Amino acid sequence: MASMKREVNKGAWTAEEDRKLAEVIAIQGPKKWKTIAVKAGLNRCGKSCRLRWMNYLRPNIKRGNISDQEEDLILRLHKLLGNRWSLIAGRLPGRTDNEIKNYWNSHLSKKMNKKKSEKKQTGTSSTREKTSVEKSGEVEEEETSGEINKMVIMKDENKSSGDENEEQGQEESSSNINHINFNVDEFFDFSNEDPLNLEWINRFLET
DNA sequence: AACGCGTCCAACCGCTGTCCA
DNA sequence: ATGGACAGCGGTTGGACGCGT
Repeated sequence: MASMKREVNKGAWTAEEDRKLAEVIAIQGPKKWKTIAVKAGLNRCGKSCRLRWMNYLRPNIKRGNISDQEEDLILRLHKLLGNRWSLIAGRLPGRTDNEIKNYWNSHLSKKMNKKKSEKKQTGTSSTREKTSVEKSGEVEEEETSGEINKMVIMKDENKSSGDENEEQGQEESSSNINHINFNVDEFFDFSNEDPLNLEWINRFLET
């Protein structure tokens, strides 16, 4: 006998589904994904709708052609943050966490492995000037990245306390991390800079 | 032309954190 | 205090596609 529960649609999205989803989100905004799925008449779960919107339909999304500058930035941020794709994506306007994750897995991780094996073959590192990519990728600095991960988690916690409390949260986070030379607020404050300008990240990598 | 293989990327899955009744 | 619903994240998968033989 047929189940009373309708089978949920999975797999690739059609243009018609995209249109319906965008229509509903235009009316009620990107929240309450379960409701959106129902209102749009899509036989999909809210989770799937959210993903489609975040990774494909959202306005101002850049697709493909990751520039050298962006690649360099991804490498540096990955060194700082590890696999925190959403945080890395937050520093790359128009890029999604999924895209960056895919790019890392298909391009950059291989690059890294290649470099590591090259390094093993050539033995100890030379004193020559390194490219930015080499600087960012060649060494795993466990202790440092561990500290930074902690800091990022702290920042996440503050963020969740709501925008209206942001100033208070910033004060709190700053006082929490006085013991290390890493200003989380500076790190996440994009207001006065071009995110693709690498100056800001140099400050953190060089401290 | 046909086949096999590797690559890429969209989408799913499972888990964790947060919110709210 | 607690449990269910929901949001968000990172890991993984599978299908489409391109390329070499």
